[in-house]
Amino acid sequence: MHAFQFSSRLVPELTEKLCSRYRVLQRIFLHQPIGRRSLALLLGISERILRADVELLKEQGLIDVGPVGMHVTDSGATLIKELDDVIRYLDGRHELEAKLRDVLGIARVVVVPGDSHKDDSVTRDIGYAAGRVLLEYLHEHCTIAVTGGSSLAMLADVIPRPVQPQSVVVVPARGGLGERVELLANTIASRLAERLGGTYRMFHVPESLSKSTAETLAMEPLIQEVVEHIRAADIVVHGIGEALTMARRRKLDAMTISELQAKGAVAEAFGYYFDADGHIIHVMGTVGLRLEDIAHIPVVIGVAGGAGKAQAIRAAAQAYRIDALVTDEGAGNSILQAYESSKFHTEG
Amino acid sequence: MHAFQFSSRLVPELTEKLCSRYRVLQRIFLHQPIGRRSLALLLGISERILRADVELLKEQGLIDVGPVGMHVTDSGATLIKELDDVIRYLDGRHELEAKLRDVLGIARVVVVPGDSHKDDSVTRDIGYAAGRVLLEYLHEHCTIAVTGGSSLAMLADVIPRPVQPQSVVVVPARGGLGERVELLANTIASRLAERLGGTYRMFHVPESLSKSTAETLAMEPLIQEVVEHIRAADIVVHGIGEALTMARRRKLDAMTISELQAKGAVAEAFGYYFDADGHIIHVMGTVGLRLEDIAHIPVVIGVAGGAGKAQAIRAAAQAYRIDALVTDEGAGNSILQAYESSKFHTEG
DNA sequence: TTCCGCCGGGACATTTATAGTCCCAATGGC
DNA sequence: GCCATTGGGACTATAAATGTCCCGGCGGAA
Repeated sequence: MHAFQFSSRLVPELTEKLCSRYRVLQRIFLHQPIGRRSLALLLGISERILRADVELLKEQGLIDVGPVGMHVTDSGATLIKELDDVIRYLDGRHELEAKLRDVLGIARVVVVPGDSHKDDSVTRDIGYAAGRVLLEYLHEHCTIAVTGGSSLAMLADVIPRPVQPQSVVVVPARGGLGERVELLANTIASRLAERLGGTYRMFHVPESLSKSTAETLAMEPLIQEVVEHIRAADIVVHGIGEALTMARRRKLDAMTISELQAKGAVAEAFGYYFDADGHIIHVMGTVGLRLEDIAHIPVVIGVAGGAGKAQAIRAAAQAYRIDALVTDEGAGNSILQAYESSKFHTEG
Repeated sequence: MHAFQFSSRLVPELTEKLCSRYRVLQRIFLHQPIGRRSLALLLGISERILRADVELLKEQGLIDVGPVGMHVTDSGATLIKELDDVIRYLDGRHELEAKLRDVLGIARVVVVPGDSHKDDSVTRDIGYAAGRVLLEYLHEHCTIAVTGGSSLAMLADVIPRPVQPQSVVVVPARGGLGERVELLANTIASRLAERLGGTYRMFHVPESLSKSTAETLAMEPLIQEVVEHIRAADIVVHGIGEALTMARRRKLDAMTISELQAKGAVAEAFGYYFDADGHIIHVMGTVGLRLEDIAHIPVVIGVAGGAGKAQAIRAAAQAYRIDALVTDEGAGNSILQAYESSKFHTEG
């Protein structure tokens, strides 16, 4: 790997060009089939400059171009996989990941390039990367619990289809949390199960429940059976959200929102709201996975990107155990920045 | 390493630049201190284009430029070593080496870029590479036998000086063989010993001897002692020459030369002349290392470059065991070409 | 000491590569 | 059958790379 360090002293522009071409290829892969102009827009580069790259990629047999757009060839896909680690080193993401592991106390951190806060198409990369991470942890007859949210929805859309169907069960981690249908845990569970070739369990529970109703419901045998299945999940994949954004999206009443604000809520995950130190501020009233169940689930994967989610990710990392975090440069850099300045204030 | 294979598909033009810049740095290293214009002439590229490279190398702190010329810095030397293998892959020499190992039945083949037949300065690279190979096999109190010839002379001139003197003994493999003094085995042995910080034994024997005189001489205790030392050498480094060129250079009489021609002599090594199949055609009448001694010497290193020596190298490889061969692309490609066409004729 | 050759570096015209901007025929989804 | 989007071609403006000189200086040989 460090041979690249030396090479880039002889050809300094190598690193840049290699990374940018890789990025082009990677984006084609994630959005195929896609046209030249749309892609240029996506990458934020001029059409002409992209064209030069595209012509080269075509020449090298890494992509095919047709009337419907471009798509990567098998050898292109191989190249993407093989160079993944190299690019990670070259653009400094490897270093960023190491620092994040340290700061957040998360054993595994995967950072994808870009900032989904500024560039929507980055969420696709996050979803794909998270999908690959999930696939690594998969095993026979395992249960995967998923939450809702746009990150998880994207994951279910773009996760690479395994060569042969997996004997997995996908369950929603909690009941419906008042979002758009395509972002609901139930929807995502079914889509993910379809992509993996496994089965899924639905979990139809009304959104906002009073405490007593929730308890009554939880006693129902059918519900109870699913809930127990959920709590015994082998892997849980969840999104991490900004507290207030999520509160508004779920149309919480004004009083609750102002209470959250007052108590300094910054993060949301599994329907729990946390302050900056990871303390629970509020819990949504729906049944399913509880925070204390996390401790017994072998693999907890968190997915969240965008500079705006930096604080939320830090809070979540303090609130409960996360085994693997998939995020983007925007969030990663922002987290480190916040950490550095907080360290400065603490020390000073 | 194979990550470079993939990278070079994404940035082919930079791979080329990497190789050419490496070559520039390498040549500065081998000829330092050297000026811009001389170097351009040496590399066969225009002065201006070299200048761009030189400016970059200077910027990167890989070379220093002074009024006497350019020389590589320590970090430049490190880079040369670290990237040696990478460049070997990228410019296809690694593949060439593998094929040559196969075709010649030589366990280790080192190929340097260029063709010393067309470009004299390549002999310097060969010498340096051979020097590095020799250094690898060196051990305490070992005896190195060397032959004469321009390749060996260059080796003795440019072999990297070990950080601390080596307790080696350098001996000439055979007596004087009628060449210019700087190409004589004796001269080379002393120079090599000086570079390595070891000692050397001289071997003063007249050039052309009748059989009886040689036998008488061989009985002399002083001579005999050196000869035994030679025959017990741990490493022998030798040049391989074209038969007729060597014969003429040594001013053999016309009759012998035409006899060599008639019998199809193509190669010369250790004073032996071989035909294309490796059969001995003629032996120079001087004492020292005999071909049958080779079998008992642990390490036999052959050095020869230039397309013109292809046939000679093939013949030598068949005639006796060679453990390591140091050559250049010119010879290497030429050998493979000849092999392919001979295979074609045999099969067809 | 003097002279000659090679040294690096500056300057500038020319060529070549690169990037921006349109346009067009063709194809596929609706 | 229409419309949007596709890839590819063409042309120009601009930037970069390159060829070709020149100059003052330092070092080694005479």
